[in-house]
Amino acid sequence: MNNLSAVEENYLKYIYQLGETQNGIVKTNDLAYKLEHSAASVTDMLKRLSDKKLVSYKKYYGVSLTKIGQQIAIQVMRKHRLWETFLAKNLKFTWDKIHEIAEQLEHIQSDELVDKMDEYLGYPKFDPHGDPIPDKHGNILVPNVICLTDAKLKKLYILQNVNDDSASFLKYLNKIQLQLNDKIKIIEKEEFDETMLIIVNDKRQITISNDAAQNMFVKSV
Amino acid sequence: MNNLSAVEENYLKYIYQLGETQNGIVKTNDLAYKLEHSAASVTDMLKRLSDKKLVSYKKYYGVSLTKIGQQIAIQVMRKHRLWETFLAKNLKFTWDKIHEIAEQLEHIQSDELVDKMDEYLGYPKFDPHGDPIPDKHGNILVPNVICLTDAKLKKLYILQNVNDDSASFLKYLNKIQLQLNDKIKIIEKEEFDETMLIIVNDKRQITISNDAAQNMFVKSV
DNA sequence: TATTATTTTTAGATTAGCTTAAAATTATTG
DNA sequence: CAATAATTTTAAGCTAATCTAAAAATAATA
Ligand SMILES: [Mn+2]
Ligand SMILES: [Mn+2]
Ligand SMILES: [Mn+2]
Ligand SMILES: [Mn+2]
Repeated sequence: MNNLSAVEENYLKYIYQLGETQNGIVKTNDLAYKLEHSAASVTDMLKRLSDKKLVSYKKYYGVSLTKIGQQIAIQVMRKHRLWETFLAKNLKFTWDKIHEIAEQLEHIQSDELVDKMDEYLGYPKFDPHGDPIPDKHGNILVPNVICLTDAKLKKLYILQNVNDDSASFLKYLNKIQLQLNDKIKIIEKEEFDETMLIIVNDKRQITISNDAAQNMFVKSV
Repeated sequence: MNNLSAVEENYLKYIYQLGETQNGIVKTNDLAYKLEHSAASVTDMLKRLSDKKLVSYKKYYGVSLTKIGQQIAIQVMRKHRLWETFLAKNLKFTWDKIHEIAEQLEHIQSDELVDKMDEYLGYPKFDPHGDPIPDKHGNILVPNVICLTDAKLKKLYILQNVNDDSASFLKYLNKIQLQLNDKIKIIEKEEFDETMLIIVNDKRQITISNDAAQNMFVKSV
């Protein structure tokens, strides 16, 4: 039981996620952009989260999660990803619809509910977008993936993980019939704009923009 | 999509439920008691709901739902009862735990989610407490029940419906092993305090207080 | 029916979470 | 390294949803 508001939980979650690419330190403006709030609102909330010992905040420098703040962030992600799994697997939602609903469901407060959902779903390790689902104790199985933009030419990869928070990107993947676990080999890369020609499952050839590739993560076979 | 806050949705739901026993008109104090808010807060909110044309509110007289307010109230109850069904049937929660969690889940905004849950659960007609689940169009199968306090002596009844919002009452029913669809026959009623001696499923005899009987609803066989 | 009791509304305040505009700090660059 | 640009914070203000205390309206009763 953490008893935080949905707004506070979202702050912790996004500080966690933005911090992953950095060294854990997140800038005010990056949070403001992610949350679609003004920078002033963010500063305001960071002070309150700091008072609650959920973040360490240093003026003009940045913010990072405390131990307890991090634990809460991970539990929110756990709920988000378990709900996404339920929506996709059990209710047959397409993967472009589930994120938005999970944004609401992740704030339902009941530890018992989370654990029962986990059990009901068979303790899934990854959500429908390939994101790892933290376990009850907050352990996360970090998948060994690289961004498709960093993948080598003529090498075989498997699509492991896609960025889940843009429905339009996921709809685009539906349209070009690209799914998780598809085999991908880059056969050519345009020097000018990084557009790449790839072969999917040793069969189809498709062209992928750099923008698209940036949202795709693969592992070598 | 109604886009009301959880607070507004709760007001509509409780106006609906309190109005059922009246002629649809609900008094400020009754709402305040149900919501555990001050009467002043209720008056304030009623004015705002009135501005939004969700209720008709007459000062010092009472409040009732407009057509649109009623439709929203019914959809909130639909969601509440579908979620309770999921929690009990699929996740194996006991019936005393589900109401509190459903109080949160009923405010998740997604028409598609509600319909998919309904289908997933097999279009249930009643929730785990015997309350009717409104269909997609807001139709409610009103069950023909009477309160156990109004039941006749020596007549056979079936327990159809219990009041769901008191966990302690439901835990008490667990303890005395009384469930929905149990057969009940009142064999004696104490004149002093209305305590009744009943036979359950033609086997066990138990004593039920008037307070308990007021939360139980039965139909004749 | 006049007085008293109860219910309901109004008035004024508070808190969380947001905004814009202005001020302060830090980063960039000629 | 000083001027300028970008980022961040502060200041002031707004709305939704709550509160308490006081005033007003309605209901009960002697
Ligand atoms: Mn998601
Ligand atoms: Mn996901
Ligand atoms: Mn309930
Ligand atoms: Mn119920």
